[in-house]
Amino acid sequence: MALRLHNTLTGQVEPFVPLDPPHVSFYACGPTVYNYAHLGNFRTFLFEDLLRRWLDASGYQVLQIMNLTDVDDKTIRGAREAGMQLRDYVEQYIKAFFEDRDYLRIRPATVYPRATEHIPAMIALIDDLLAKGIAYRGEDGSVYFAIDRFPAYGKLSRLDRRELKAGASERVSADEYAKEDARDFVLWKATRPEDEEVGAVWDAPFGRGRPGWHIECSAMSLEVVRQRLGQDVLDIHAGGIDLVFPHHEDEIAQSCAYTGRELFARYWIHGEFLHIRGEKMSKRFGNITTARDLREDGVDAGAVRLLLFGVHYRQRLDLTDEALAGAREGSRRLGEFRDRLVERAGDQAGEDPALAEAAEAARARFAEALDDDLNAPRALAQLFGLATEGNAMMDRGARPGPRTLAAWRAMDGVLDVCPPAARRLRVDVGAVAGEGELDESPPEGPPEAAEAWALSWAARRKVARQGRNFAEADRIRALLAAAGWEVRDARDGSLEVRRSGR
RNA sequence: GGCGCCGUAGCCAAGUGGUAAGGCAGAGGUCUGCAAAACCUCCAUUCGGCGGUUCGAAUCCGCCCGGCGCCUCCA
Repeated sequence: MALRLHNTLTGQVEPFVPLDPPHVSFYACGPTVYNYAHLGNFRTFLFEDLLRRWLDASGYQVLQIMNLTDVDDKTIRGAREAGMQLRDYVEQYIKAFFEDRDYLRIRPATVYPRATEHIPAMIALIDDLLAKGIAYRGEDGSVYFAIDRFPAYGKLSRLDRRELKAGASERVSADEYAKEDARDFVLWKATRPEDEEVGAVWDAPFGRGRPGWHIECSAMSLEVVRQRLGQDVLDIHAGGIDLVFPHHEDEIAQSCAYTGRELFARYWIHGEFLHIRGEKMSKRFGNITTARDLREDGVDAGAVRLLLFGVHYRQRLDLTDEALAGAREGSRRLGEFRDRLVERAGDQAGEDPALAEAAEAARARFAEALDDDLNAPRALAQLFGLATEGNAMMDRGARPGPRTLAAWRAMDGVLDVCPPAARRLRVDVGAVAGEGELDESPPEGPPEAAEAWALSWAARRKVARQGRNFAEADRIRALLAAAGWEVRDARDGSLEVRRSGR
C-alpha cells in the first residue's frame, strides 16, 4: 500500500516516491493578497491540506512552502485605489488569509515566503537567464523570457502552439509590441509611475522595476528548498488547474533554464475548480462566497471540509445550498458519533474486540482510498460506515477503547470533518431541582453562569416529567432550545442538555 | 476558430470491462409521554440518448443531445 498521485506532467496516476525520503518538498501556489480569498481559492488550499495531512500521516517529513504573492498587477492596482502603500495594503489581506486558514483548519505550511522578501533571488535568477541568452530586454525596458530558446516549453500543458481565439489575436499583438514573440512572457517589468506611487519598485542591474508573477514562484521555491534541503528540484508542486497554463508552464521554463535540470518539480498536482450554481466561482463574475461569509453564517469548518472532500479533487464541484445543508447534517452525525466514542471509551480490557476490529478495518480501507490519488469521497465513506456500524454495536452495549479511538482519530485527524465537541451537561436520576425564581432567559456573563442556568431548568424539567406534567416539561425544553441547549432524555431517566458545537 | 472536461436516484457523489460505495432528503418501524439522538427496513434491473465492440459495458468505440472549462488575469 503506497501513495499514488495523478501527475499532470505525465497525465497518469503514478507511485509517489520522493527524492530523498522521508523528506518531501511540497510547494503550493498561495494567494495573491489583494482581496479576501473566496471558497474556490480555498477549495485548492483544502485539497492541498488534505495532501499535506496525508503525507504527514504516511510518515513523511514535509517541507510545505506556500508563497504569498504580495506584488503583482492586482495588488498594485488595489493599493493605488485604496491610496495606500503596497506593503500596508497587502498586510490586511495576509492577516485575513491566515484567519480564514485557521477557521477552515488548514494546517499551516512550514513557510510562507513573501515575494517582496525574495527580490534578490529573483534578480539573480533573471540575471542568470540574461547571461545565458534565454532572456532579453524588450524595447520597453522590461525583461522577457524567449520561449523558442527553451525547447521543452509546453510539455506540462501539452500546448504545442497557442491557438489564439479569433478576434483576440489583434488585441494581444497590439499590447505586446515590446516582445520578440507574442508568446514570450515577462520576467521583470520596467517601472511605471503607478509602481513608484505605491512603493513597488526595486533596483536591478537590468533596470528599475518589479518582478513578473511567474518568476516569483520559481525564485522563492528554489531558494527555500536550497536552504532547507540542499536541493534544486521540488518533489511536489500543486495548485489550481487554471495555473497549468501559463503560470506553471512558465515556472518550469524559467527554473529549468536556470538550474539546468530536466525537472523543476517531479509531481505536478492540480485541483479542479469550484463552481457555484453551475458557473465557475470568480471575482470577475461576482458570484463569490468567501470563507468569512460561511463563518458569519455559523457554518462550522467541519461541514465545509466534508462538503469539499465529498468530491474528488480532480472533479469539478458545484456548490449549492442544498449540498451545504447535506454536509452540515453529515458532519453533525459524525461529530455525534465521535462524542459518543469518546464518552463511552474505557480501557483496553473493557474494549469490545469486534468494535475495535471494525474500526481498524475501516481505517485500512480509508488508507487505501487516500493512497489511491487522494480519493477523499471513498475515505469519507469509511467514516460514515464506521459510524453506522459502531453506533449499532454501542446500542447493543459494546464499549469502545483505545484501539477504536486510535483508528477513528487516524481517520478524522486527516479529514477533520467533525464539528467541535458539544458542551454537554448531565442531570442524574436522583437530582432534584432547586427551588425559587429562575429567569426564563439565560444570564449574561461567563459560560459557567449559562451552564448553571441550563442545569437548573433541566432539573426542573426532570421534576415536571416525573410528575407527568408534560406541558411544563415541553415548555422548559422550548426555552432551553431557544437559548441553544438541546435536551435529550436517556433511557435510564437521566437527561442531558447540550450546547451544539456547530 | 483550436483544445478539453462532464452528464450516475429528488439533491451531492464513488465507481473506468465482471454485474451500481457513501452522504443528504424521503417513507415505514424500534425506542420515547411527545421529542431528540441512535438503530433496523425501504428508496437507480439501472448509469443523458441512439447505435457498435464484447461471453459480459455506467465503464471501450462512433454519432447525437445537454452543461461547463481553457486558449488572456485566475485557486
